[in-house]
Amino acid sequence: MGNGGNGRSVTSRALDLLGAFDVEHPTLTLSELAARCDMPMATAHRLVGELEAWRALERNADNRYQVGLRLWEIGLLSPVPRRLREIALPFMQDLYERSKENIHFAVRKGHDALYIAKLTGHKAVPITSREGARLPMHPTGVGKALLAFASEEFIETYCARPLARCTRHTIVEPGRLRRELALTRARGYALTNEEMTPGSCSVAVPVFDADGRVEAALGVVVHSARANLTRYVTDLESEAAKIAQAMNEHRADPYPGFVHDLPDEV
Amino acid sequence: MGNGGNGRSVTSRALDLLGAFDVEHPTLTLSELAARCDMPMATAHRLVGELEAWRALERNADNRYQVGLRLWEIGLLSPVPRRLREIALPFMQDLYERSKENIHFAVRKGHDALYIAKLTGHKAVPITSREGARLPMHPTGVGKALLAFASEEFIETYCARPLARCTRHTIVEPGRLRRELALTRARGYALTNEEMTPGSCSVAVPVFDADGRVEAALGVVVHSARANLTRYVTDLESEAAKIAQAMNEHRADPYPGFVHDLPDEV
DNA sequence: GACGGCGGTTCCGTTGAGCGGAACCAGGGC
DNA sequence: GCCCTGGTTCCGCTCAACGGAACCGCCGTC
Repeated sequence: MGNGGNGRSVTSRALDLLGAFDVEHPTLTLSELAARCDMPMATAHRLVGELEAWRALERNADNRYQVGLRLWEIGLLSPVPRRLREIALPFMQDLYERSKENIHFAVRKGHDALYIAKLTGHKAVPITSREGARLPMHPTGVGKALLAFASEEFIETYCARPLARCTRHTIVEPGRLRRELALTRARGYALTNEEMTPGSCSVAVPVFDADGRVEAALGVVVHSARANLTRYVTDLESEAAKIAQAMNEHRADPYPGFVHDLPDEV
Repeated sequence: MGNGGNGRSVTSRALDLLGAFDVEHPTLTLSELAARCDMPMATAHRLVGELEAWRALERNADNRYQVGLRLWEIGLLSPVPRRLREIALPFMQDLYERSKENIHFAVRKGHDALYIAKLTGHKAVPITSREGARLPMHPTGVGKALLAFASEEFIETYCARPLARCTRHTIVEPGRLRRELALTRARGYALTNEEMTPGSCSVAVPVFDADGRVEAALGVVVHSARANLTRYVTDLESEAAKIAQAMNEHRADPYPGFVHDLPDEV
């Protein structure tokens, strides 16, 4: 189609335009979009126009595009996170009430921890995590919990890949990480100390499914100064157990969707 | 293109497929999708295939399609709800802590109240509201607050349209609604009594912008039995004021996106 | 165990929607 | 005035999208 048409379909191009947005680039100009998706301006212009007309994208005052409200609404219909949140949030509230700190709930997706729910308040340390965000597993509490209880071979693959350094405390040596994970597994909960963000540290516990595999992780992030992390452990563990139980009950019922685990790449 | 091609573009068709999902239909089969979007099976099949490949949709165990995790992640990048949540949630937490009841934060979009954030816990009444959902304005607390302080002509248009009946307590008579709104405006907060769901009632207050126009509403929903609603009013008002202030401060700073108000149709 | 209906999948000839280079326009810095 | 950058419009060429039709596999029925 057209001359030099390179095989990509219209649909995939339109979707690529949506995919061009991410945490670092929540707004983009037309030319940035064209560049990021590697398509001519004229093409990007036409497609973006359609996306905007449908309100998948919206154009703000300074001519930058951003993800539209309509896409937000539709995204929230996704059954997997919706179900997980429905189940986990009330228990997270209980944890929040007692700790007044940041509470996280995450699952593993590919090599990242995907944050499904987060509670925070005025007294909690401000941190970078965000619902819908992906963070590397080795420097985060929930990430370590997910990683430590994952399969042997997954851990191996993970450690074999280059480990991003986030702060000077981040564990980037594969050997040290393996030992840290073994320790985590042995004691039953994960700890981090300024490995993701300077000034904050965390505890997290795994949430197991009926077959004893990690499904999710539940964690608390606090300011390094008030860091008696271990006092949260029993509370986390008991809430994690309740969440696990609630998840099993829900899995049993024949609610549409949410039956299976999705393939986890990307 | 093709024979009988009816003028819709590929992109708009693909988007329509996404738009086919809603609260009542979180999962759909291929033929349901084709029917809802009014396109031949063959076409729907091809497009849905592409959406699935890109993981905008996912297909679950019983061959039904549902909104994919990737779309959830992208939707969460939408600056408008993201900013609003960032600002409102900590104050909502404070309210939750003191009340242990359902806390809602909503804006007006078209003729609906769009729920931007919701906090709930084990002690709160289970209710239908959901983040990302739209509910009619006249039977909900936040909806009434948004409506009562809207412009004269908006109220008029709203009352002129047919008013959906949700329970036997829903106000469906235009005249009665107008009086109720006047009363709400006079006293400064909105009340509902089993107008949306039998067994629960609510209070809500408006959140004003710098120019004194309603931007949002903040409300509490409680079980009818423990219904001394007025005791929440001062607390709601003070938190609403803090949210309003925080929103003004944020509007001032030159953060990308979130500068303007979007057109509110649909 | 043949039959029929239904949801999903594949095939393939037709054709107009999508393509994108080129020309054009608007703003802003010099 | 001039240039440069980012956005918009034009338009003739072409092949990707289209969708009717045929096909497949499953299930319930006779």
